Amino acid sequence: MSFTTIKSALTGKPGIGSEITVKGWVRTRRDSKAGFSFINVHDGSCFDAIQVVAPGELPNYADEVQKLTTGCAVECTGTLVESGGRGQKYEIQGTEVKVIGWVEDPETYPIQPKRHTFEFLREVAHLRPRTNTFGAITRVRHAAAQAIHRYFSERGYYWINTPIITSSDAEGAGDMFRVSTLDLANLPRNEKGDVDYSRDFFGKETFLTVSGQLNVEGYCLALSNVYTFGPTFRAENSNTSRHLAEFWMVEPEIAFADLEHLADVAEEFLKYIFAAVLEECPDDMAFFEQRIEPQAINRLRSFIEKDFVRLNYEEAIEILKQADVSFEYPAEWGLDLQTEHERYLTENHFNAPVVVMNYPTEIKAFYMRLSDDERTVAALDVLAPGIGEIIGGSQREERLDILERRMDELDLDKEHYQWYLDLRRYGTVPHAGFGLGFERLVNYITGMTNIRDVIPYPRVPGKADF
RNA sequence: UCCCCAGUAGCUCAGCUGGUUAGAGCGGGUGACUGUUAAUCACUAGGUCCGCGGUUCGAGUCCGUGCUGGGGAGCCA
Repeated sequence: MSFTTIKSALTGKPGIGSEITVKGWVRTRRDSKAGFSFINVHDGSCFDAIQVVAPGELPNYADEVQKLTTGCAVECTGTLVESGGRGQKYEIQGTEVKVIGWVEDPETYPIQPKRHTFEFLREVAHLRPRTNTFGAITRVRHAAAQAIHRYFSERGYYWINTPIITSSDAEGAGDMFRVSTLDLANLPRNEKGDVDYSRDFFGKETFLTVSGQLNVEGYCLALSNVYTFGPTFRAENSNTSRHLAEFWMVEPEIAFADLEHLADVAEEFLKYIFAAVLEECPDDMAFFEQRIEPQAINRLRSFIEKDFVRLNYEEAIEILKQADVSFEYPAEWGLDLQTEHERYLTENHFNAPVVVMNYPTEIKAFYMRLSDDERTVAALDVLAPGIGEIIGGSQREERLDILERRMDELDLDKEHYQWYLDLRRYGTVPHAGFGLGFERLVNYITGMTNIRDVIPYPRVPGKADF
């Protein structure tokens, strides 16, 4: 029953001359009437497929081996030998090729040994992991996720599993998906004619979370260094290559930290992840460099080597005003930076990752810490060449009176946030945190251009297939 | 949500200013040949030209509309 992964076989670990069995899926078959066939088998354990040489003497050679097509599942037993061909060090001299699962109709099997468009592969999202590209994305995504957990764990952060169903209403992070068990065709109403959510499953209105931040702050003000890493939902009608309705977000929250410290963590954190992926996925990254984005490896290396540029929003606006290019939208103090502005800063002006800090109070969320002159809040965005905003974060407002005042100004229902305000009533401390869109990170690492291709089953407006 | 582009074979595409029977490569089938690397060569099957309506003697081609996909913008991670 035991068998060898292709990764292990291709490193030669079992030893030349040893008898091994591999199991996987056929990528290509090339054969010779004169005597044998070459079967390339992959199992996802590594980028490369292994070549199995199937001799014509096999009892099922004519009946089965020669009928193998791309996608068939096979179990191949044989001797691990040095390869006689170019392109690989080892191969299997087969003694048995067992077909585990046929491809029902080879003509319409969608995954062919050729280049497909990513648009087409999205329509067969359940089969696309069998391609080189999506296998590589999957391994890199895994390596990046593991590196994130490792980074935090090594530094004493605890992973907090904040709730996915939440009752707190929108805090500015975006539109929410409603969670309800009410019968949509027969909604209960109160005297005023409004929907009576007291009869709903939770006895109140509930939604899918847009961020674990508020919840994780509670754990931050107890365990000091914490983070969330989980699915997040936005019901916004965003139709771009950078947005998903369901995506994964990493949100560290650090007690006794200010904005400068947060920027330090963001920089060290990103560099750590990139270094880990380069180290652990060299074959996959070589593939991205060769077929997807020629700079895939170089830009990660230079990202790791360079210091991030840090500047205040105010300085950023000055740079943009003096820029020798015409922007579609004006760069003016008090207005948010547009995509074109972010690109100019990070790709043209600095050609490096840029941390923009201290944004105008009016354009940022209520929980961000107000500066002494009250014109700005302690917020930061990390902008990266090629993707724009990858991290958004802030030092949180830890002073109860100011936080309440800000909520009043923004007309937020303080009743909903009593528990959040408690955190400022009982042992409040300065603290700060950021959010990182995990898919945006994977997009950047791999050089993929559409975020729908770096999450297994993308959810976007009008689409929730599979 | 707004602006732009596209939809032709299982897949990737060509098809000019409207004109007879819509083509190629890959993939499939058959055969040849070969330690081959997305092998090669020959033959072969395979099409509601996205749907609907219109203009025209004639529409894959032009117009309208719907649907689907993509790119960009806004919102943001």
